[in-house]
Amino acid sequence: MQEKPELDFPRPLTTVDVVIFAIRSDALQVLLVQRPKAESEPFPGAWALPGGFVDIAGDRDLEACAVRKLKAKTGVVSPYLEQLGSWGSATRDPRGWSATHAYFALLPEHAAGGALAADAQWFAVEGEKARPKLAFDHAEILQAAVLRLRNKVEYTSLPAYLMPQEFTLPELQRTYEIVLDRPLEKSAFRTRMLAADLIEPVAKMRKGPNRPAQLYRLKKAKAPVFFTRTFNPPG
Amino acid sequence: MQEKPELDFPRPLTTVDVVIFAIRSDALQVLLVQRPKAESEPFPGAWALPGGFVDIAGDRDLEACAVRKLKAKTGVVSPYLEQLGSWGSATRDPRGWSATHAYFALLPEHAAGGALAADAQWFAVEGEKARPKLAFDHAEILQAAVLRLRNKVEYTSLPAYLMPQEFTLPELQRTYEIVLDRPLEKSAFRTRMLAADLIEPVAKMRKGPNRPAQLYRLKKAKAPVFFTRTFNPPG
DNA sequence: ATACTTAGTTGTACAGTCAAACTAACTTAG
DNA sequence: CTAAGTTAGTTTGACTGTACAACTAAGTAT
Repeated sequence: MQEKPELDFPRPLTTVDVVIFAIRSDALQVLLVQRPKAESEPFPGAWALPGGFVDIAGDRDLEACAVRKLKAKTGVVSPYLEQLGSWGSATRDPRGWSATHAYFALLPEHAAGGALAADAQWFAVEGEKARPKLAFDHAEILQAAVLRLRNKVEYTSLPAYLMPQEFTLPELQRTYEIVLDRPLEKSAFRTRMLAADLIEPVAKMRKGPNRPAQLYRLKKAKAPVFFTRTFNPPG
Repeated sequence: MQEKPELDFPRPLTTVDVVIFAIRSDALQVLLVQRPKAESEPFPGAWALPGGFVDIAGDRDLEACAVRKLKAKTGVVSPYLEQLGSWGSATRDPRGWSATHAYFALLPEHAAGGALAADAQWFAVEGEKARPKLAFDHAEILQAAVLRLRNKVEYTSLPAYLMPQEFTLPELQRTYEIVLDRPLEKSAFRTRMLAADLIEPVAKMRKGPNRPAQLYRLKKAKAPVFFTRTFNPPG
């Protein structure tokens, strides 16, 4: 009865947005783009998540659309792209009923330093200062992405996707600590990370100012690993 | 440059589908609806997940739309409704580029026994026999929902939403076992479930054929609880 | 009464973490 | 050349929570 699939029913605006994270300057940062300043646009000049309308002629599916948006702003294809969820309502876009499919991506630092689009810029997530108000409901989406990232980091190997190809264990631990925003216990972290069978040592060592450290890399084709316990801080 | 928000761009078809789970006859079951048999419809007569087009005049947001679909088929409002994800591509619906926002709901057994819509029917998920082929990409969506449910059950209190208001600990354990499809260790289950501060005893006891058992209920306004370890089977 | 069933508890072995102290390898200052 | 500083990584012992099995408890059926 209520199931009248009328093809001519008005359809919601459909967009895809991507929350792109990277570790830069020892902080978790997110990529934002500035909206065009034309007054005909909603939220002119405001900062927003990278994204835009689905191109039903060019995009095979939602993920392809997300990859396209990501590539357009960063020039790279993320090693990690996950669907975050969707937000749709009558009021989130002044132009009418709209729904966005949100993704979140993790970039290693070196990839995040590449050629950005002109209207794109990195902002610290823990934006006490400076992180601007966001257009649409993008603040809510960003908050959901940070929550999801933090939650998953508690029991998965996600931060490994924020690392360069080769890294040391202390560097990996520092990445975990930045994402979680709290210190972790050294020896427990080591034991569990090695037991997780997620990374493997490479022949080389990293020479630094101090004692050299073993280099590791992600085992190839490894899905995120689940730990059986959460990480706890020392003290 | 690539950001031309043309309002007149063709828009994808937009639907909401709901995967509704319940425990019935000691098995995890899912509610399916039969599509109309008119040849003008896609997948005529096939079984599909309950759902349909977003009504941009009547639905405030996606979740309200999901609640509406759920209520239409079961007559109730689920105590647990969570967004599962979205699926969108050029090919999933023969009528054109379409995207669906999928939700999943958990119903307690007594609510699942109520007045179903005429075209709706329960099917066992572990459908060795009988569970029909599904229309669209609904088999994929259902599989994702089962995976998500099983994963979350490993470390959250989700199955509590499949229970009636009052239940005993062994009954709750049986629900976990049905969802996970494996036996759990009794005393570890008890210890952790009680330590989770999720349920509270009520004054009454359940009289059965054997020793009476303490009745519990969900603490009100409790979000799903995360455990610090996964459940392990005995043996 | 005795056996059977299911609810719930107790006790021991064990695995993994916490936390601090330790060793190791390098650099820099004197 | 030596001593102090820094960071990498290991060892150690106390402790905690779980796994597992054996136990007690309270009812029913024969």
